[in-house]
Amino acid sequence: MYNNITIKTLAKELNVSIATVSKALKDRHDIGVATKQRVVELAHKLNYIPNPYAGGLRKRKSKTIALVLPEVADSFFSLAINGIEATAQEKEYHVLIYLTHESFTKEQAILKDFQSGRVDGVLMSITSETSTHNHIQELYDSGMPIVFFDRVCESIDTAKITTDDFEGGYKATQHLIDCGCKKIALLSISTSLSISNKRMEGYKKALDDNHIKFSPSDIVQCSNDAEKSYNSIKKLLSHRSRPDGIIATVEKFTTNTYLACKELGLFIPGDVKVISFSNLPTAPILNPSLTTITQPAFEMGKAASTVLFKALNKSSFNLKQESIVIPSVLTVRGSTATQTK
Amino acid sequence: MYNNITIKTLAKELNVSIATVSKALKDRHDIGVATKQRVVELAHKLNYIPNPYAGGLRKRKSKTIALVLPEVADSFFSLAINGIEATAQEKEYHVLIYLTHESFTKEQAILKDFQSGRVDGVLMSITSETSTHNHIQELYDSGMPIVFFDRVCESIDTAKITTDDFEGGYKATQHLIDCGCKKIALLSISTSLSISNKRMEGYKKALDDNHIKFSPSDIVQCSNDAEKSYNSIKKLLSHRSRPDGIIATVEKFTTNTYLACKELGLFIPGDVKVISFSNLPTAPILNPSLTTITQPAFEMGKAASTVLFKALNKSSFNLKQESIVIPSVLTVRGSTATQTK
DNA sequence: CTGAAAGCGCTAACAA
DNA sequence: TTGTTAGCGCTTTCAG
Repeated sequence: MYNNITIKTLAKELNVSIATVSKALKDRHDIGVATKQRVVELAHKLNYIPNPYAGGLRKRKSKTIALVLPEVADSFFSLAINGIEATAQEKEYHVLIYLTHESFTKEQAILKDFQSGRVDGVLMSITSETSTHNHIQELYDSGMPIVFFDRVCESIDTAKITTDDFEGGYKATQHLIDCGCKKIALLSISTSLSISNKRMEGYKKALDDNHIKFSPSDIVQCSNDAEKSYNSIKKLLSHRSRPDGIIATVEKFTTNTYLACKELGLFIPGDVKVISFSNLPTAPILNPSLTTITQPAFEMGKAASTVLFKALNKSSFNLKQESIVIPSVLTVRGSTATQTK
Repeated sequence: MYNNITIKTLAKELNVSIATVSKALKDRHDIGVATKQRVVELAHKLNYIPNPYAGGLRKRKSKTIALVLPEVADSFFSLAINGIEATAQEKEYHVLIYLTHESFTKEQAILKDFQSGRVDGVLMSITSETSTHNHIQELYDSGMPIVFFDRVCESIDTAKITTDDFEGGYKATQHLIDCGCKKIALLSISTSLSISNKRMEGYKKALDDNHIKFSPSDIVQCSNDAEKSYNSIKKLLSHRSRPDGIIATVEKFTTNTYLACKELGLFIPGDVKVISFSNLPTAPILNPSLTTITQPAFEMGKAASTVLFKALNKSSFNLKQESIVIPSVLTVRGSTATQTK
């Protein structure tokens, strides 16, 4: 469907040139007040809505940004979208959404398309598979403003909005240790994601600070596939020297961890304590309620988009120095209680 | 950012006309094989990506659709987005996402913009505030294909993808009755949403079929605001003649229901049984695990977008007869168990 | 098989 | 103050 009433219609109707109409609509000072009035009135009466693409073509901008996410069925991303959409609406930008479903090739294809002028900027969280960044660098080099949030790409010198992942990993680990855990496993989603690695570094540091020996086998790489990750977790917990503490670095591992424990007859927090990086609204009503490290998702989305829009409005704005690190917060609940209730 | 290498660049470089380049790129049969080869090769080498808006302007279509949702922090919508995005990617369409945050005026403003030619079609779930539909009708009348899903607008004669809401309401109620509930309250989100009303009708019918008198005070209208809805629920449960069964017609009321019970020292399912319309991945690990009516969210998103794309490809495709009703499924869990475990 | 030319709807110099 | 004109990048008759 395409709008049929254009600037031309108005011009004809009013016996003025299309240039006059265009300027009048933009309320430019070099147009007579009377004419302006007439134009605006007719435009309103005829319900004229300008075609954004025509103007965009001329002005060489689309007033739309791309939002590239691994998935949307994750509380963090859901909340982040809210923050992003809110500021976009405020700034009168439109947002195209793309899901990579953690597929690197999809991410490549999506980014490639952006060289077309479809969007003025991109907001993204990379795939857990993404380990090479040429496709992103290429886009960035072509002049596209890019802002990363949460799952950032370290090697690209642009704005990154993250949480204090190292500290988060540290805090989570220290908390488990404080609760008496001796053997803590970390469920990781990727070896290439900086977010994963930083959390792991925090974990290692906490272990070290507490004179607990780090064992590589305590890091378990879980798959994006729900069933596979369930099996990995179950295997981990079936082992004779199973961990007594688990850190899920990704929200989606939570349900599987709980289910695996149930299946194996392991009690949380009695047999194994669990802490999860998550924004689950149901955290307080889980069985047992879940201790979480939560990220200010909405604010992060808001911050990321705000930075991007700033860059879009000022020419030659330096994205490189706009990175922000926002603290995450530890909320202690039942899954790490020191006594079974 | 805007692409600098255009069809013109290629034409100049190869000493052919832009028309030739355009046709060659589209692999049209009236272009010499040799020329085609040359064009394609150079295009590839120079990494030429056509500007979608330029072509769109000419062809009068944007190859993009709008997705208008009340919110995204709801498992149903999250999953639906996946289904939609998947088919869009497959059909090479792009999707603009808009959130109304349950605001009617926002919905109006968003739809109005669509008259501009920005999108070729729209997929939407209406606001809980939406009770008048002129803004939608107007857009539809202007020729815009619209497909509703989940929260549909009954009065507009176009495709609607829904679940069997009446049956869902009936099933939920019957289940509670079967579990021994005598007084069942229904948490509703809106009086204008057909989805809400249908579920309520199913509820009433089940009550009636079981010779239980319906009492208007058992329908509690909850607010979109979390705190307000919490208070409504608490108030409901504090009453001397409180219900012994609760049906949450919207996922987001679940946490508040659980928390209110906890606060009041009421046990689920002992004191009050709870069933929720929801797609919560954490349903099985809640305390107690939650009995749900779940909708095939991904499939619904997929179905809705498939219908829309069909309409977009065939001219004069009759959307009116493409409505689909997909069954929801009842999954019984702990929150409606007949004996406290 | 190839190219010239018109045009999608709008903006922006530059004239008048 | 208003209009003319030349595009933005691409598609598409219609001639050659």
